[in-house]
Formats: sequence, structure tokens, C-alpha cells
Amino acid sequence: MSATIKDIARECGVGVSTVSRAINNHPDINQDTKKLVLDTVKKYNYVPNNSARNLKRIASKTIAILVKGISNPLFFSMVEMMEKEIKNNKYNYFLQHVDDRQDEVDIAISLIKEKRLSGIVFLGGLYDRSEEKLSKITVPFVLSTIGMMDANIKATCSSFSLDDKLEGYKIVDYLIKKGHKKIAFLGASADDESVGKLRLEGYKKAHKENNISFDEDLIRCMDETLPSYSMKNGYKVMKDLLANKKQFTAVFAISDMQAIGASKAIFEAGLKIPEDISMVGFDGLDNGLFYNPSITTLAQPIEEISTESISALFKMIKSKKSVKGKVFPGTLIERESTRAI
Amino acid sequence: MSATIKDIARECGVGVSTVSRAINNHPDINQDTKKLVLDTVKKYNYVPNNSARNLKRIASKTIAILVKGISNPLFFSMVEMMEKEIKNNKYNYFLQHVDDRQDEVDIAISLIKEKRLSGIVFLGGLYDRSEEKLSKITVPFVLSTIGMMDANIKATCSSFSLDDKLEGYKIVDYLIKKGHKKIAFLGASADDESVGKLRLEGYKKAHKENNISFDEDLIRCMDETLPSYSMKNGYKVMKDLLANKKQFTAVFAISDMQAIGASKAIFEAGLKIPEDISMVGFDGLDNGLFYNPSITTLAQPIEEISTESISALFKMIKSKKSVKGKVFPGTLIERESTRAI
DNA sequence: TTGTAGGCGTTATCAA
DNA sequence: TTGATAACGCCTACAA
Repeated sequence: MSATIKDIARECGVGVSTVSRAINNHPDINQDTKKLVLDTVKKYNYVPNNSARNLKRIASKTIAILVKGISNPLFFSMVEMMEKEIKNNKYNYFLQHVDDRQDEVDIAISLIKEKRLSGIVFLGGLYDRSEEKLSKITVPFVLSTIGMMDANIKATCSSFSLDDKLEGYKIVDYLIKKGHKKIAFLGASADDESVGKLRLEGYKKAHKENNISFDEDLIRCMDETLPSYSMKNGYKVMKDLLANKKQFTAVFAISDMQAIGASKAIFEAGLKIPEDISMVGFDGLDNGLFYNPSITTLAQPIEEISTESISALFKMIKSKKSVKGKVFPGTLIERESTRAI
Repeated sequence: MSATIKDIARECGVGVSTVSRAINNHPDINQDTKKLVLDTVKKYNYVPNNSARNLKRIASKTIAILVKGISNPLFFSMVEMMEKEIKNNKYNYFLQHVDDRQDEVDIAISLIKEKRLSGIVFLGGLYDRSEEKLSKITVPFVLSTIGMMDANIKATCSSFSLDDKLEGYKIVDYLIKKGHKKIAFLGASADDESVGKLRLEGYKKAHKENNISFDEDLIRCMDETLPSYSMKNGYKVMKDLLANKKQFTAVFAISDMQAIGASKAIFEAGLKIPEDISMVGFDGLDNGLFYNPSITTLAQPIEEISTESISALFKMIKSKKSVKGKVFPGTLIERESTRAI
């Protein structure tokens, strides 16, 4: 049906290897023959079959981005940034959603065999993986925006993220310094061992250092039936909290999207932000910036994280050596949703 | 390095074709042999190499979703829904972003050759394609959420979308019936020939039928340097409009995200929604629902559109016959951002 | 600088 | 119900 390398070779009156050399920019080829070949390629609209290439090549020049918790827009901006760099390197990539219940390492291992991946980016999720399991991944990979309990693993892997505990601490400390003593926490799932847990630790640490006790009833997990980190989730959880008649003057949601949903619930209860309740989120998304009121947040330097993650990956692919990860500082962005009391 | 079908065959003491039959669920195989093979497959953690499969198979059982204007969250929900159906059919899929400047039909044609696609979903974009060009696509494809000027093409293709002109008309007519006479329009790019243009036609028609003249100065295109349909874009354009001191009492933004950005600009100007200005969006996203105030919108039935698009695609793949498209009705959802004057 | 041929891991055809 | 074997389209020694 559509043209193959043989057709092009025949048409040009050369061998297939010459065509191959032309399209793959090999040095040992006559410039004139190369031009002829390339012209015919264009003329016939020939596109090499990637499957055949991948079959032949050891590595397929494709990298996979595994995203856990797809609903957070944070990841999309990151993917977009990574995409650029991947294209610059003339690699392909594909996105793979990973369910909350699926194990991304298992998926990665399958994918490597299936597609001869050159590398993998893990985006989000990946809590509490044993080093042993991670070591089964036979291609270079980087961990991006992933909170890990085990500092050991984090040190050995190429992990690019914030110190979630520290940043959680920073923003809660900010609220406390503003005079808030009753701060609700809108977290991840109950059994979360990743960023949700770490940010919660930051929350607790801030309370402890400021000599404030916190109320366990004010610490809320997300609703497992709803997409994680989503507005819906924040809304639902805040509705429940409000129904409980618990007193609080501030809320720390572990994502901007949850903060937005929670804010809506607060408005519907007839309360005002920040007059009655101060709201802070996490991530630094545009969604929070354009909200009314705009949401104070702990912004992740997603551009740096994306860029450094992906270039570390390429470094690993090309040098075969492992590259050290990095911890980035977050930035507290004070907006309209918080006030001193 | 990792196990191949030969390794499994050797291990089981059978031929490769038997292994192939086992893993592909072919009928003509002894159940015991099949079990043995499948067990060994599991034991060795064998995963068939997809490239080899695709090379051999006429079609690769993968379908591509080409998304134009990635920044609209509308598409992500749709992709998620389609994903389910694709997995049900045991097909693979991948997402491909298409730049605003790229031609999605060209990309599609390359992809078909490169990956032996079984089918394609076009999501967004694809304005004003000639039938001739579209006919170069040799595999089944559906057009989803795509506004097309040329009704002819729309009729021959499997297109699943709203009647954008009609829905644009509906929501503007709603505003007019509420007493608004000065309605700003926040559209797509200046040269848009797709949904942006169609919704604008609806806007004009509503004015005409209600015997109201409209002010060309109130019709605004998006900022080409910013992502289309985005909050940023709505914000920027509304800032400009406000700086112009033009009078208007309502705004129709062609996406909820633009409506949100525009709303923010309005708040920053010290105005209130809906007291000073009424705001309507388009799409029916959660983002508008959770906004403060929630945004009145013309909701697309994205679940139906997604489901019907993808099942039409599978019908075409399996029956080789073309399937007729469908026009869906939108739903006007009145929320907090509009009022009568 | 070029062409020939073998093989990458599958699936499908054919004969057993 | 099985197994050998020929493709699928490409890349890459190796030979010329």
C-alpha cells in the first residue's frame, strides 16, 4: 500500500542501505545521491515505519512519561515543557496515564519490553517504592515532582522535586504567623505515602514549632471516589467539614485545585474568603491566580523541574551514567485569599 | 536481554506459533497447552514486543487521538472517556498534541504510515479542510467537537459535535432576553474558521433576530501569543477591552476558561459579576462551576460526544463502512454570573 | 561510496 | 492441534 524503503531505492536506482543512510544522516554517502534520495522521499511522501525501526534498533528513541493522578493540571504544563526538550533531542514520547490503583513500576517494566523505551519520566505518585523494585527498571528514568518518604531512595534515584515537608511547613507557618490557630488540612487519600503525607508532616511540624496543638478532626483526607487533587474533591471534603460545625479560620489544601473546590463550598455556606476563612493551596497554578479571590499558594518551579528532569534523563541516556537529583525550593505567593487575624 | 517468544516456546517445548496462538487467544489450540504456555509467560514475565507485532500485522490495533489547542481542559475529559472505551476494545491509543500552526491532516497521514494506525480521532481544530485532503486519510477517522464551515464535508465525514452557530445563538439570545444590548464577544484567533467563527455567527444572528445592532469594537479575537481558549487569553483580551472604556453589560466568551480569565480582569477593574457585568462561557466545564461566581455556560454533552465518537470509530474499523456523524444539542446552564437588567 | 544479505520478534500460511 | 517457515520494513555488517 504505502511506499517502503525498497520502493524508494528502486525508484532512485540505488540500494536500500543507501536510502537508509540518506534518511538517517549517515556520513558515508555521496551528497548528490543523498539529495536524490531525499527528493524522492519527499516526492513519494515516504515515512519510515517506526515499528520496523524499533524492532531493529536496540533502543527506540522513545521515552514514556507516566503520569499518576492525571486530574491535576500541574502535570500537563510539565508535560508540555518536557515535550519541547524531547523534540529538540529528536526523540518521540508518549503519555501514559496511571490509575491510582495501578502500580506504575509494573507498567514501566512492561512498557520497556513492549516498546524498547530509551527512558522514562515518572510524574507524580510513586510513593514508597522499594529500591529493589525500582532496580528492575532497566532503562534510565527520572522521578519528577514525586514526594518520597524514603530519603535513601530519593538520594540514589534521579529525583527532581520540592521538599514537600519543608514547603508544607512554610505555608502553614505563614498562616500561623498571620494569627491562625485553627487550620484545616485537605489532604490526599488516607493511605497516601507521598506528597500528601509529607505536606501533612509539614503542617504538623509548623504547629509544633509554634506551640500550637492541632485538632485531628480538622485533618481531612480526600474522597477516594473522586479524582485526586481535583476541585470536586476539595468541594466535597469541605462540604463535609462545614457540615460538622468545626471551627477553623484557615484552610491548607494540598493542591490549588482542591483549594478552589473548597473555596466554592465555603462561599455556598455564606462565608467569605479571606474575611471569614483564609485559604491556601499548593502548586502555583494559573487556576488559582485567576480565581476570585486569587488563591495564596506555595508555587512549584515547574519550569525548572521539568527542564532539569528531562535533561537529566537525556544525560543518563547518552552517558549511561546516573545523574544526581535535585531538591528545588518552592515560592510562597501571597494573593488575595489570606489575611491576618 | 528480555524473553522473546522463542524463549517461551523452547521453555515449553512447543513451537513459536503455539505460543502465539496462546497469547492471542486463537481458538485452535489445546487448552492444556494453552495453560502451560500462559503460565510460562507469566513466570518469565514475558511481554510481546509491540513493534514486531505492528510490523507483522496489517493494522496495529492502535488509534491516535490528535488534539488541537491542548490548553482547553474540555479535551482532557473527553480523552479520559474515550480511553475507557478504547481499552474495552483492547486497543491501544496515544495522544498527539497538534500545534496551532501545524496541519493535523498532514500529521495524521504521517502517523498512519509510521504506526499503521487503525483509526484516528480528531479533537478540536481542523477548520476548513478540503474534502480532497481529508480523502487522503486512508484509515477510519472521526471528527469530534469540531466546528466546520463546510456543511458538505461535515455530512460526508463522521463528525460529532454541536451546531456551534445555533448554540452560540442560544446563549447570546438568552443574554438579550435578559435585557442586555451591549454584549462583548471574546473569540478565537482572527483568522479562525472553526468554532470561534461559528459561535460568532450565532452571536450576530441573535442580534439580528432581536433587532439589535452590535458594535464591532466589542468583538474581540484572542491574543495569538497566548494559548488559545485559555484563562490567560481571556484575561488579557478583557484587560484591553476594559482599557478602551467601551460600554457593555455582558460578555460572551467562547470557552469557560476564557470566561474565567475575563472575569478576573473585570474584578480587578473594580467591577462586579453579575451586578455590573454578566458573563457567559461555553463548554460546561467544572472550572466554571466552581468559580466564584459560578459561570453561566452553554454545556456540551461531552460524555455523549466522546462515547458516540469513539464507538462510531470502532464501528467503522470493524465494518469498514462509514458511519454517519451526529449533531448534539447543547444545554444552557444558568448559574450565578448572569442577571437580568 | 555503494549494494547484498541477514536478522530484529511477531503473526500467518501451509503442510503435517 | 501443531510446527516450520516466510514475510513485515528497516538497519547494519560485510563485501565489493
